[in-house]
Amino acid sequence: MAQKNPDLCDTFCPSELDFAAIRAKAEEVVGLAEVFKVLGDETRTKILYLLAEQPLCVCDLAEILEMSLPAISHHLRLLKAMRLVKYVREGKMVYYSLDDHHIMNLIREAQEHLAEERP
Amino acid sequence: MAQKNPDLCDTFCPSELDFAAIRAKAEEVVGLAEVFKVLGDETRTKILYLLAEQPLCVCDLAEILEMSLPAISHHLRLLKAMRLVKYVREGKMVYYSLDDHHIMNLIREAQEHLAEERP
DNA sequence: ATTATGATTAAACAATTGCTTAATCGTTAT
DNA sequence: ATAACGATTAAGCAATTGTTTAATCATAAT
Repeated sequence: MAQKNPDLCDTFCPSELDFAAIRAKAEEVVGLAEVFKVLGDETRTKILYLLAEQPLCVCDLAEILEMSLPAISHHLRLLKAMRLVKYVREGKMVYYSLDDHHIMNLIREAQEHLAEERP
Repeated sequence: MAQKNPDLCDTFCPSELDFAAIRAKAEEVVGLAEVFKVLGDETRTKILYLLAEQPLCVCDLAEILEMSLPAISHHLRLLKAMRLVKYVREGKMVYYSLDDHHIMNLIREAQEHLAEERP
């Protein structure tokens, strides 16, 4: 069988791996990165963390995080697209809150990882 | 008190929020985004997912994920910097494996989030 | 209706990220 | 020692991302 990639090794690991099967397994996590990508921004993790305590309007978030309204709005848009937050309109204000019970678990796990000291 | 940001609202939410306290709370998640950012790439989530099954050398990963050695090596470097993977050298090969028991929990939680249907 | 205010959207720019090619390092075999 | 091979590093480029400014939308008050 011809090598697609000329860069790859000629002699493979002796463990006789079933590359096709492993490749198939990798497909199981397709799409996951999108979720993590949304969490991969400090402003957004802060927003989620704060919304876990109480609903907040865009304006409050802008004030708390010391950022412009459009910037916050943009981040909320991404979080909404990932179904991580929801909102209710109350007059002129729009209140955002968490829309997923997994988020705090994710944040907690990540915090535990960070807290672990290296040997 | 003067508004730092001219963009922000004049009339705040009636809930009388303690912005200073909330701002302090947001600091609790500083650094978390870095972890999620590393997870926020499909190649890297696949690598982690596969390494949870068995250790693999750079070359195997390149073959499985159909990417160049430098590309894989680059991703492993990031994962290593975040202490998510470790490696052992065996002759010319370098075998990578997971270095954190939180990762699979993170992946599982994210999968559950994705699996949820919208109403 | 007009004005004011909170929120969103659009366009443009700067910074970051991921990949490629080429060069280099480390180990093994000749 | 030299050659071969797996892995890493470096430099350069293309694509993506986050922020800003300006314009627009939506609701409420005058």
